[in-house]
Amino acid sequence: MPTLDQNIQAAVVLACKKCFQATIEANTVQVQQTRKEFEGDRTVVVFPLTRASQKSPAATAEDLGKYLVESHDLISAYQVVKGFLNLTIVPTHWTSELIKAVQTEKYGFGQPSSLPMVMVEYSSPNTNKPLHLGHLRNNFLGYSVSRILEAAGHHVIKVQIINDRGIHICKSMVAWTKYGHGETPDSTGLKGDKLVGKYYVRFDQEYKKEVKALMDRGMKEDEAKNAAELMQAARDYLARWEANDPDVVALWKKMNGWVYDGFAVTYAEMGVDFDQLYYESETYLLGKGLVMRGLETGAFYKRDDGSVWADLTAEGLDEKLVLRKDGTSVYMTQDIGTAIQRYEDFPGLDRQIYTVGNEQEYHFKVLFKLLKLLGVEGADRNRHLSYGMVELPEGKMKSREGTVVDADELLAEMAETAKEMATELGKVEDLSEAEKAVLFKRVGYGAIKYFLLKVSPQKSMMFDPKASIDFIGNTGPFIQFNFVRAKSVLRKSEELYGALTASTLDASVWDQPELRIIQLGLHWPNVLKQSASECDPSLIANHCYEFTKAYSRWYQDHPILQIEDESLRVARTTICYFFTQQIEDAMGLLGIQMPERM
RNA sequence: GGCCCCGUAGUUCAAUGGAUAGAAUAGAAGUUUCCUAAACUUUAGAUCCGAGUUCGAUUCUCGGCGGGGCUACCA
Repeated sequence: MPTLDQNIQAAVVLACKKCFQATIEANTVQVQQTRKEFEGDRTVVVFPLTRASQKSPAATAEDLGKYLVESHDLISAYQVVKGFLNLTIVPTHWTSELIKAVQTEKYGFGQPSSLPMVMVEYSSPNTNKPLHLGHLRNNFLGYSVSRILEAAGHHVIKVQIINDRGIHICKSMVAWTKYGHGETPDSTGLKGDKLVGKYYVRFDQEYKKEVKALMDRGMKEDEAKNAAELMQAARDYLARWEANDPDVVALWKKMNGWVYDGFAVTYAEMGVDFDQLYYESETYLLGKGLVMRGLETGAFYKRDDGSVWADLTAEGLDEKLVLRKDGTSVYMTQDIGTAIQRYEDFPGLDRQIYTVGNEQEYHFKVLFKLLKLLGVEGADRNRHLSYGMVELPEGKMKSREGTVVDADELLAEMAETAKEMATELGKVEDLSEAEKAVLFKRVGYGAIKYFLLKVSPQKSMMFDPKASIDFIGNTGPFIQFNFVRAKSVLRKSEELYGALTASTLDASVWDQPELRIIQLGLHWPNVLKQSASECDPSLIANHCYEFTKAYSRWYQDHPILQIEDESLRVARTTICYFFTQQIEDAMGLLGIQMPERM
């Protein structure tokens, strides 16, 4: 079914024919929301049409406006301001659209699985330390994009690759063996990932001491770093792991197990989940065979020293190593293997979306080219969902300087702040402890999620732990608060007047703010579509805020329940319903849950 | 050096090539017999610089300046 804007476009095309005997393309007709300082609902930008009309912008707009009002029932009036033709749409149009919207479950969502299957990878942690603020942005972004794509109609598979092998976890293993005295999460009361992370840090500290001692004895830094016993031990563990040494593998399994238990808790708090897990330990050997096959087909070439390369200079990139001279894999080799594995695991998979920081943009550009060289169909439909770093006032987070913001701690602080705020305002005295706990998390987590998602992914962002997170202004809690008030109105409305049944509404009751709110809400399907095609949750966050802001302003001076005129009361209550329904759906796509009261 | 991203109110963020560049916060001044004041109203404040394309540029192109990233037979 054509949208209002498409109808207007078509009407303008026809009008150009009638008025100017000119044929124009529908997409040269720009239709946009009329700015609030002017009269009208939709605006046609006339400048591009003057070529067809051979008249001044004002005269062109005049002719078109006159014709449109006469020939279209939907358009009740027009106004020409400079080169802009502002059209007023009959209120009954908005009313009937509103009724349709509130009667639709998940208004604006696409038909489930009506669009191609996509895979979204996010999180991708190393198993040697706990999750931090950077992971929060990654997880919230990846999870939200998954939900958005699903809402748009894609079949979505959420995956993470767990970097469970390598020198990093071996470092933790060495330090735990040497200094751990058999500590476990149970014996220490520490979360598993925290315990393993503690020994990763310990490794680094002891290692530095060793290096310094060696350097004091006259060794050069590079040499010392290599010669240090701890590093040798870590390398030895890695070699033994690769050789499948039972003791090392057992320790590796035990410590990774602790980490997974810890991550599970954090993921549950964050409200994210996955459909399929990939472990690097199971995929790191994939890719070699593919590289060899690529060598046969001529996609890659071998150098004299035996290393294998891909020449991407024709694509404007460099030459890229895909297999070392000793025949071992590099990261890229694994990524090729994993990518192709996933196509095999999920027949019908149309594309993969990788939620990874922007420092790896080059890596993914290369990866997609390599897949293409290997003949993967649709390789260039894959996408690197790149996002900017989260920076602190003192600069980048550095684990060595202890400036890493821990994910668990930050979440806990958010809930705590929500608690303090609510207690201070005296909002929740009559709630049970269990209800309060749920509420504080919804509000606190809503604040941090909204904060991280309202910024376009590609931009790096500043996070000041002390000042950044507000609960007022353009924030998650502001939206939640207005949702809660609207819900409260709806509850009382039902008590007083029974269930809302608005199958017909009187279009004459709306005032300007009300028409504005309705139009904003009816814009939602477009927002969702655009957000999905751009993989950008911030568009949804901004829509939620704008919608809420308009609602909040309106709510301030528009009584609802005590209105005696039934048609007006029902009309206003319908707005409340429309608002809550859409906000709950939209915020849900950001991974934010709404409280019933706060 | 080469390549990529980003420069918008004091600060944190918006703006498919369109009208007088929007919000929030911090600042100043107000609003509670009324459905939750975590709200609302008023006020002040910005496109890094210079060319070009265009009827029109925060947006596109080029050249500067400033910030970040990538440019490993590391993971």
